[in-house]
Amino acid sequence: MKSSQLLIPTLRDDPGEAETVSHRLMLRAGLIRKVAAGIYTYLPLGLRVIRKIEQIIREEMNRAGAQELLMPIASPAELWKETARWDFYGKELLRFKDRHERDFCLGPTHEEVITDLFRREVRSYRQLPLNFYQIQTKFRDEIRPRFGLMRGREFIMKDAYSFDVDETGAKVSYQKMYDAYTRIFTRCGLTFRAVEADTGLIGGDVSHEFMVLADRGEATVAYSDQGSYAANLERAEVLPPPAVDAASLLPLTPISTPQRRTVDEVTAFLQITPRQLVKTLLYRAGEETVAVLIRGDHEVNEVKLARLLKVTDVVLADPETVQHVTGAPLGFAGPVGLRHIRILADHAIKGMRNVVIGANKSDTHYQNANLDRDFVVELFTDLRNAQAGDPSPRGPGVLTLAKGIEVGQVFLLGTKYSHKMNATILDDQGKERLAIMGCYGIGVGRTAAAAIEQNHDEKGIIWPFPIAPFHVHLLTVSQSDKTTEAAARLYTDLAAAGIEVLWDDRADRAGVKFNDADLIGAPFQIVIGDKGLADGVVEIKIRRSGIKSRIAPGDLVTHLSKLSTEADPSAA
RNA sequence: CGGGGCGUAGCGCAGCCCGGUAGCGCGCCUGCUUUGGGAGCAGGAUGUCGGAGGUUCAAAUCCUCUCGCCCCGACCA
Repeated sequence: MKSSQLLIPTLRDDPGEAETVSHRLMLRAGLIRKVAAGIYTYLPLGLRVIRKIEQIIREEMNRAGAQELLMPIASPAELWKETARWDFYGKELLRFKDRHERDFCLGPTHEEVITDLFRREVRSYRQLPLNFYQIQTKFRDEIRPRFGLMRGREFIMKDAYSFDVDETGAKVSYQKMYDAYTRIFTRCGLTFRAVEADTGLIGGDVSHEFMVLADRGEATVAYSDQGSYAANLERAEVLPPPAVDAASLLPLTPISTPQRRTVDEVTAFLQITPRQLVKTLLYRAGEETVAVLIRGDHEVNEVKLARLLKVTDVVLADPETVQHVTGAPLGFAGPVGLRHIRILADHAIKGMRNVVIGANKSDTHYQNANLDRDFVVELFTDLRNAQAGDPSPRGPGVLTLAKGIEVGQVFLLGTKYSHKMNATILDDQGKERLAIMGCYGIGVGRTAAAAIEQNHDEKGIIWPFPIAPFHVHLLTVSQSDKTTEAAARLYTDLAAAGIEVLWDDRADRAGVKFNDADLIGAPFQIVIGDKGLADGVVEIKIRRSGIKSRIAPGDLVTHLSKLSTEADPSAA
């Protein structure tokens, strides 16, 4: 393509609306433009990247035996009421009524629609396994869209759904998708890690997230520095500490802590470390209020707590509830003498002796509180977030924490949806069985954003070859007929060799073209002008390394074909 | 939802405190010169100052309401 035929509105200045690298560069390089918060138009260059990623996804999904279809964006409330997600999904589900006042929503995901199709059309185990996928626009009315395509409200997603006759088959389907995802993100040129994940709103039993490691990521990953263990922080397990503090028990002593409510305030006031203090947090879980004991330097993992209590989410109790339950204002809750509610504790509490703890009395804490003697705990379990330095729960090593961008997630759903929607098939005994499902998503735009987060410099984007909008950026830096003719010949020859060329044929000065080319980030730049042609050469620059070399125009096609093959071996 | 910030030309911004002809840089258009790392000169076009209401002789500027956008947070006692 020629620049003169393509809308590529590059920006010299950083737009005020963007701070994140990928968001800024996508706007500056003319890939996207905002229409509303979290809603974007993909400009020609941006769309080419999206299509490249989609194509890689298609090839790998097809290779894994999945079949492509396309479901509607709008779906009727009835399907969502069957699974109760009409109520459950909350405000993220964008709802509307049609002209007959019937309820509809824009699909944030498609388990209901695909399960409905499956139960209508598939009867026999002989038809299984099946895996359907689509690449389609999704809508989720995010609480806070941000960072451009990283967290949009409208976004392109590849979603896939597998159906198997039994658990064994479902695990095979799951593993195929896991392997396909590994290939997809590798081909996209990303440095990523598959981590164990919580299953959240989608539900199910087993899940992995594919995380692109990047400081700008919204998720935290915990991984072993020596072993293979890696998990989302929400999920990362913490082993019970081995050692029990052997100190002898000292007498329980109330101590005045006026206006000292937080861990920081209390520990500073009493000249102790947070490790010697136990926080007592009151949570609302459905109708129940529970107390959770956690060491002062630890954080409660609310996902683990919610899972333990078998509720969808837990929320800290409001000050009125705290006052009512503990008889004291916020900041002084403790387990000693706490009645009528369950007291749960993190493993770490079990081995602690002579701790500082709230006294359920205004401006008062206890020193030297001890388990069993002064208070009882109903259950000890893993209730905290993993921290850097914790031992890996499986395999060798200790945990390291890193930020990551979740670009894909795979779930083994089991019968969660097939049960609610009665999606059954006949097995080889003629017996009806619920289909065992899996679901698998990839954020296409987010993958593009993540690629930029990992591949850029101060001048602009450095696209991994397989997802670059163009392979080669051809820059004419003279306006002479000689240069134009030579460029036209190269342009035709490269295109004939299957190399995608963007020819900057604008009449702008060389500097403008060089800067735009670096910003747009095609892997290779060819500079052609009167000076070089006089010596019988053109210049080739590798965007990533910045290395420039001179080459005869006649050798260029062969040379670039070789470079291209090296840059994308997996495409062969 | 809470907190903070911002809406002035296509983009980046100044002007607002202290009311009095709406500005700067880049970009855009025309012409000439230039042309290998964001050209020079000359001329030119472009604004419901986010919107509504109010105060005032007079509002981008002051007041009230409202819409949009960005960032942080969303309860860790």
